[in-house]
Amino acid sequence: MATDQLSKVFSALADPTRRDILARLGEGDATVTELAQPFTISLPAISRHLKVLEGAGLIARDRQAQWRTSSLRAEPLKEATTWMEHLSHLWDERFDRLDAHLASMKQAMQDNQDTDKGDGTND
Amino acid sequence: MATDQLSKVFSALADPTRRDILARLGEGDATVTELAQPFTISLPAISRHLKVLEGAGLIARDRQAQWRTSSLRAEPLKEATTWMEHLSHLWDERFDRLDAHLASMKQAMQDNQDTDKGDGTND
DNA sequence: TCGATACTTGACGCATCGGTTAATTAACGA
DNA sequence: TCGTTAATTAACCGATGCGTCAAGTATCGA
Repeated sequence: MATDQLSKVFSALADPTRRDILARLGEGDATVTELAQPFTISLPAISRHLKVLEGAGLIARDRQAQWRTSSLRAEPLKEATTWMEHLSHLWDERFDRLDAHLASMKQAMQDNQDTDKGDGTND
Repeated sequence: MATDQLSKVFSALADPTRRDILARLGEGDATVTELAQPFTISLPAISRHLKVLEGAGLIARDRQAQWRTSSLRAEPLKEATTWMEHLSHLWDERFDRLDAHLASMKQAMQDNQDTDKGDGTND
């Protein structure tokens, strides 16, 4: 895995189990066993998923007695969203430019036709 | 890699080379060699990255003579953004609920104090 | 038809991922 | 202090990811 933050975030989101965990955390903090409950995979597997999410900054964790509760952190999510929206925006701009281009082409063709009409002599 | 579309998209975005390629495509369609130009890695490596991006639906490709041009496709990007915004929204809601909870707690404490004051006899 | 150009595919190596079970650590509570 | 509960770490395994170079495919143009 690439080591930069954005790569870590997208990489963390690439796994459906981890996305489910985040969705669950959206409804409130939870312990590891609580998070593991809906899944058929083992507790160590969940523990590792949480470690990945923590590494990406998507969750924060703290210890309360023998329980480790996880909570959602939204900042990296928003950074990633920003990156994607920037790209979408570039894409939209391309269409605007295309529209402008087509419009000017249409105009040029019209001007050309007008010239033909006005002149009459086409070498 | 998980096979669902969202996983493919996030997985594709998890690689910085692929993100750079997408950013480049945001400025206009390009051939494989054009896309490869800024990078030090081999052409086959770029070719495989493009295959991943295509698999995620993030680019479309077509053949013109011996050139294969890639162009950005924004839909999957927007789907992914939607997923992330939904999660961010859940997170924001939690804070609203927390605020409401704290407010009602504060109110309850005030009411309790008022009762104490009004009654005066505590057992 | 044949060489050049553009790109993909095959075959391989190595690192990482996602899962397992077993062992370990951490904190509570009788 | 010792058992119980909660969670992590260790050791392992098969699959996948990302890169390499070499070989193959597709299209153009002389």
